[in-house]
Amino acid sequence: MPKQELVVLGQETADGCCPTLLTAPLDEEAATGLAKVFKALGDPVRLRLLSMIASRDGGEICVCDLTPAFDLSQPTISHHLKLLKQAGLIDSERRGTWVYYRLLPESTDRLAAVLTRPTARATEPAGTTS
Amino acid sequence: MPKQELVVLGQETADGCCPTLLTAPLDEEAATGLAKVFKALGDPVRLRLLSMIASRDGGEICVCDLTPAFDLSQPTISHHLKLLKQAGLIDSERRGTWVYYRLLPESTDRLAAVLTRPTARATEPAGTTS
DNA sequence: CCTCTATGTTGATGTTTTTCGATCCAAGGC
DNA sequence: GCCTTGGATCGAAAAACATCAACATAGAGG
Repeated sequence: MPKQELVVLGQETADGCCPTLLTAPLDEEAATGLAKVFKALGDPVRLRLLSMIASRDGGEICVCDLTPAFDLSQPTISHHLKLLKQAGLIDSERRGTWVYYRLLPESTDRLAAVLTRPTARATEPAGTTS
Repeated sequence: MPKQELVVLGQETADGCCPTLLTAPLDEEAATGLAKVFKALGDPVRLRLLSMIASRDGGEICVCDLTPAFDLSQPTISHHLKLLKQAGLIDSERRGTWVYYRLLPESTDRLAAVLTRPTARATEPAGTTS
């Protein structure tokens, strides 16, 4: 009974090459998966956490550097980090006493791609069963 | 007494030219604004609504085409559309009996930009005010 | 003016989310 | 072994959200 369910962003890249959200109606399953990631970003605290993690040059930041930056309790920060992790946006590693979080850039790349409107689209050869 | 508060995505482009989220820690205010938009996207129904709206060739879609695509009541769809609109992602226009919604592409563009990690960053000569 | 259809709004209700204090686990130092 | 410190987990309480039925509003057509 796995309590944490890692959301892999583009796990159905077999067929449709370009999960775009803006070019074709999303089916329910894809929408549910995407919504989980966006929901993880839909909180100011988590957004700031992600921002602090991502903007670190080494790509890593210690929780001990994150927690004091907020007016929130340590359990709350830990909870938000867990949600970001479950969304597949970050990962964590324990090194000795401390735990370090780092961005998973593929996740944000994928999100950016999903939100990007294709600038130009060549004429598609027919035959692809919609 | 404006009940609806339109969230303008990048209204503080005066200073920082590139609101990136991934390159510098977000301040609380920017995080709150961004979070509202992401939260609007953090629901499967709204994501599908946005997708249906955005993928329409004419850029517009009638509510009457949206509502029957879901197993939800009409007020619920209306509510979700309102949230998307308040987030600045879409806009609506009444033409006769029907109401048409359309994507505001600048909003998704901005979101994509915010999630995009700068691939390479040349040394910027000062003086270029966006 | 009245009626019908298409949407938005209101109020209520059950679910989810945010947050905390208390507690627990892991690693290091004594 | 014990104690301290960094983090995660566990309830529980308050706030926010999703959803619906009922009602309100806006045009169209008589």
